[in-house]
Amino acid sequence: MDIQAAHDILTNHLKSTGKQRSTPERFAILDAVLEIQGHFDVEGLYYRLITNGIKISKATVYNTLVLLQECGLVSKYRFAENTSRYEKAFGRPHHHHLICLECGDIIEFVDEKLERIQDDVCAEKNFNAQSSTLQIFGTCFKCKKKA
Amino acid sequence: MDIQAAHDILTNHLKSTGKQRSTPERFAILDAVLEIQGHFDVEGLYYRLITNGIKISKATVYNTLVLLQECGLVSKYRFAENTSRYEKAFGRPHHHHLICLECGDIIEFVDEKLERIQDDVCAEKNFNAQSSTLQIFGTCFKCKKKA
DNA sequence: CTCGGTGCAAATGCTTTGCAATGTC
DNA sequence: GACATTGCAAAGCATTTGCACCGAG
Repeated sequence: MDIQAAHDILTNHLKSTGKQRSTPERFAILDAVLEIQGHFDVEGLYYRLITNGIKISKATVYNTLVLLQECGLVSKYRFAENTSRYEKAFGRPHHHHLICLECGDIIEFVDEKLERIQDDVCAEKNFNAQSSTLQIFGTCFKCKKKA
Repeated sequence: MDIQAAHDILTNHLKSTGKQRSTPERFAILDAVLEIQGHFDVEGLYYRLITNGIKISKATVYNTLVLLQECGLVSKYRFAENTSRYEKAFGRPHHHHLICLECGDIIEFVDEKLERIQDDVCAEKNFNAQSSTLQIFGTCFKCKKKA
């Protein structure tokens, strides 16, 4: 995970729009996101920033996450709950999720055939794909054993 | 779409729990759901019921939708927005969605290979699948033409 | 100096909850 | 009659917005 490269992506994105400014808050949020392994929600990210001594408001976190999505540094997911979940997208292959309904665990997987099916479907329906997510809900092996 | 069969499924589910009662509201909601083609949200379903002269509260709609999910008559989706979307699941093959980010249109598709990939992944991860949804976000052909 | 960004608190919108009244079993 | 279910309004949450102040360019 190259922090500098991520910073550059954000900087370029800001410049490219011609109006957006490069603020310390935006880079503080990006740095925090890069540190996190796996998924996170706004609450967790906000807590992490605050406990790291960074003074920031939740509104800015929300705003900046939109920005990071725009430049492809972060992906947003909506699983079963009311909360949106995010993860860093930088330097990661496109992957999908098995979501355990008992313990909430999320297992990731990558499948090349799946990517091809998506391409085929989009071609057939003349659809321009931008992003995609396959979510399989059920019971993970840990919870199966417990039951 | 066999209304009687759907009623039976709900009746049996209610009985099977031993405590739940068979109320006119629950069947009114089920009937309304069966009438709807495609996806709907709570607001739309509620509006439909009210304009059909059925006196009901939103809380009951929410409660009943949980019930209908439990007996597999309804599927719940969470696409990009804050609102949950539903559709009747009774007598329909398992399918997935292309979601247009411009006009909000939802295109459905079925793919046999996709089902097999899911089975394979679950077997490999020792995961018990209960439901799944592949969502592809992008631009539909109508909006592509407009642009 | 200009105007975009931030922080705060209030507002919004979907969903859930508490509780008295209702109606099923 | 007992108690699950309903309706209503209030409460809860995640997220968004309005606006005065701040600070990057």
